[in-house]
Amino acid sequence: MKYQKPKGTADIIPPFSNEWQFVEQTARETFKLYNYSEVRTPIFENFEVFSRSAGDTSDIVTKEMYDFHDKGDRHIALRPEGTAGVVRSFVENKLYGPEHAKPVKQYYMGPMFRYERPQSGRLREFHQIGVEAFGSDSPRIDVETIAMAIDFLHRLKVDGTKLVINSLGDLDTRKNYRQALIDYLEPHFDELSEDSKERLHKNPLRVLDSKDANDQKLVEDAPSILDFLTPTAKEHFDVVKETLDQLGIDFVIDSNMVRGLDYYNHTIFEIMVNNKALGHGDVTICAGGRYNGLVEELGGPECSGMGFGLGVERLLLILNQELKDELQKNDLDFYVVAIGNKVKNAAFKLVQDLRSFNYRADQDYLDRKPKGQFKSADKYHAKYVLTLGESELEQGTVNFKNMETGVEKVIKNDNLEQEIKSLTEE
RNA sequence: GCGGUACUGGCGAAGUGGUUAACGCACCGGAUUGUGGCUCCGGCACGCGUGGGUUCGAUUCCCACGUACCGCCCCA
Repeated sequence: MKYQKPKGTADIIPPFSNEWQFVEQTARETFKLYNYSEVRTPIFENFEVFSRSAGDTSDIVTKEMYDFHDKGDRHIALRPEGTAGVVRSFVENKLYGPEHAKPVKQYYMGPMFRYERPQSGRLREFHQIGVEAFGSDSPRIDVETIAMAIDFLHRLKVDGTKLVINSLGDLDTRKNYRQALIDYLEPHFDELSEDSKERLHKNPLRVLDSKDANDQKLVEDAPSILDFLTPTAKEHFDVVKETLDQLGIDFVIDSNMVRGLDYYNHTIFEIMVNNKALGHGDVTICAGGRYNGLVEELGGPECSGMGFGLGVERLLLILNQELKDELQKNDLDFYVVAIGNKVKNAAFKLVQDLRSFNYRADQDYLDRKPKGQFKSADKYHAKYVLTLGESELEQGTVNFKNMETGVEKVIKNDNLEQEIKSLTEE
């Protein structure tokens, strides 16, 4: 094979592209109801936009960023996630200005890139749908965002979802908790996994997140961040919980749930789903939270944000199979069979007429015989076939055939649209 | 970045160090000169991921590379 797609990329071809369109369309429709508007930012940004937002520790920046130097020697990175670019755009376009209604609610969808070894459901180019709401500290914005994510998934008929929430509190909360956690873990230092040993002082909250079984046992008895929430942070989180209750949204609190990035605070959440397609147990398909420092980090004023992101590839893996089957259907309304060279022009015109009546119509372009043309009609799953031969041409008629029932009827050209309408509505 | 497995037609898949690379599905054509889904008949890989090497000769052995899948790292 001469040319292959680059490592870790995928072609989204029909009929699967229909599923993508459905997901994207549903996202647009849902978000619109919550007064969100679409923002489209560049697929690549200056490297620093991402390195600053991610905090340049860890492999994220050094190893997994898909970056390069362009011909002007600019250090460029393909966006690894959506938030940083949207925040950069928010700041650069001064959407924090007083003339813009707050909160500023934006959503995005599109390709993201990570330079990593592809494996199950993890590509170098993948797709995310995400939302951001800037400029409100209200806990109700947190709840609205969460509710919108759940609403979106319900509209996609994803069921069995489970909402998990936690609060990381404010700066003081985290400072106090961080110390308490270190104090708790240090006596157990030798028992920790190698990874966690390293994380302990760099980012102790990540230890809570460890996949190591032994770490998890230790962490079970660790102090809970929720006990360290400052009064303000506690009140924020209380309102979030109350409001979720009020909306009848079930949730569980996992005080050990954390985020990889430093800029998160207060409410964080994940929506998990138990689905065989993604392996055993609950798997996160949507995650988000509140971030305060980020707008400032990227050069803007103090301005809080709340958002979530969701991986489309993973979402499609758990999409209801019946729904997918339905979406993959690509049925044609009409296939026009032309018999004999003399009718080709008339047949061509007929196809065009059908389209003008808003039917999905096609015909043969390979000079196939009638039998072959009917086979094509089958292949396209055409619901109806119009046959046009020399005799029909002379009499000013066409032959209408319902491909499912096999019933045929001769209809007159001069009343074509009405005849077809009534026949297809039977 | 590290490790494991794989790579034969549009798809699934058999196979061998040596003249024509099974079989099934799909597709195309014919039987049926203007009608599909059934049946029968026929056609359909100048090549076995790419490039080297060993050999009189390699798709089959060896090496490198590529890609895919699985796992590790990481997961914004």
